Amino acid sequence: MSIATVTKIPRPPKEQRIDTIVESARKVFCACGFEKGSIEDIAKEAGIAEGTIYRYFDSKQGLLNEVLRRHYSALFEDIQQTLPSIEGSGNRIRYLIRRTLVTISEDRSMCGLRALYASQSDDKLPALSHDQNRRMAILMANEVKAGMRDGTFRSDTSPSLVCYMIGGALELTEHSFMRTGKAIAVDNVTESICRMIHCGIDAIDATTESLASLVKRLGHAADRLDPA
Amino acid sequence: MSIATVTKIPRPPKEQRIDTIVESARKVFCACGFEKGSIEDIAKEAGIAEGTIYRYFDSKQGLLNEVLRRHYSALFEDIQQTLPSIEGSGNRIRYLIRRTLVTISEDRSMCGLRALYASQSDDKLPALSHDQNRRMAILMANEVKAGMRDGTFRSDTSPSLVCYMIGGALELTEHSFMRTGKAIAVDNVTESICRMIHCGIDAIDATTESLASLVKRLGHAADRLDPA
DNA sequence: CGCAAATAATGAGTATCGCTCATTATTAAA
DNA sequence: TTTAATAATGAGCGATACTCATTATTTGCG
Repeated sequence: MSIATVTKIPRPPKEQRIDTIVESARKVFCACGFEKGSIEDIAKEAGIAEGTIYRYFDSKQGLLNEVLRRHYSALFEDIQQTLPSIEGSGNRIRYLIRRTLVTISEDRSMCGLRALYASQSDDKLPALSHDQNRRMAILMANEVKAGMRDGTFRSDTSPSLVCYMIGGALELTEHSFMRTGKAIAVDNVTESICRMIHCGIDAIDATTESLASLVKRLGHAADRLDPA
Repeated sequence: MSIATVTKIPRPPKEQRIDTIVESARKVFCACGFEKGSIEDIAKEAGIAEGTIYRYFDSKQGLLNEVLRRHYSALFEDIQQTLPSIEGSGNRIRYLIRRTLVTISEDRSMCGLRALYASQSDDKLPALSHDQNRRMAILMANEVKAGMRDGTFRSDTSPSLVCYMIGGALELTEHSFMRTGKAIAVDNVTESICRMIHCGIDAIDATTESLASLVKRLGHAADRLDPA
């Protein structure tokens, strides 16, 4: 080894390092899943040592958290900008559902990670993807509450119940997309969910069909009582 | 060691062995969770060697599966007996919801395991608790379909969507029960979920409130037209 | 009963993996 | 240039799911 060639390898700035790690983790987790994707794999993918990862992240779980946080940050930024401009809590809820479906359909490989460890009883574990789900649930619950206040929705509605029902529906779609790979009919699914929810919680009853028939009959009755 | 006392320890029958293992696994999983509860713990609890467990179960996951299967078998036997005697798909769905809530509220320690690994993307892993969830979802979907056929529910209803909405609601309740330990108001929750679902999918509109007020108004009108 | 073959149980051993930490390399400050 | 601070490294640790050669018990058969 010649003395002249003492190659000093320059270090990338901290931020870039983190980016590399997170991106490598995303690749590995998406390819192998959270359990099977090892830190060793991630380190190799990033071209660094395992120990370096632990300088920037507490744990494997924390790394997954960051992967998810970044993946959904676009979603939440978008929501934060768009939501206030939408009129009516019903429409805002529709937007939240639709926007979530769009994000789900954008990256199928991410689906397997999202709901992972959905209800881990151990308090030590961070909320993982639930951070994101919870955030979305809070946004939705706020809209339901707003709708209850302004009389759009029935006052005996349980906002959290509504949110979880919507969440369940979104998960079905995600699940089916993950397994089959068949594209999500975003508009159709959105409307299906909204119809289910709205007819249940709208204070002004939306069973237009039966109301319409009643009105028609009353009209006929009025005609007979007071012709022309 | 005296030659006379060569103690031959008799072996329990196969079935009893399995029972012991599964029961020990249940205890350990409930106490520590699936991840933290080790095979070593389970073996110690059962008073056997680790290797013996693997004679009867493929893996830790398989063991959890059996624990869950047994825990929910009572539920499904009960359902199989009771369901046919209930009239109307709406009432049968209500029963399924109520019965599930009862099972959830019966054993809080089990809740942490139920939804574990809810959507693991790796195909190698068995469906775990999803076996049970899926079974319940199929039962519910059948009732929704029956209701659609006999005209109780709207024909454009998506049975799977309804099932997942119900599932989402049940999970909320389970989650909250697991974390707070506050008893589940089974009847209240059942009615809340049913109201949400029914008003959404009932072909014959169930918004009795507005119908009642209409009837009242019609009564008043009739009084004016035809007094006493 | 007595013996052999089949079956069950054992627990030390293996492989894997998340994570640590003493050592080495690079950068910043004086 | 020297020194202190910071970053990176990778061998090693502890834990744990799972295996397998060995040992123990049961069963089938004369």
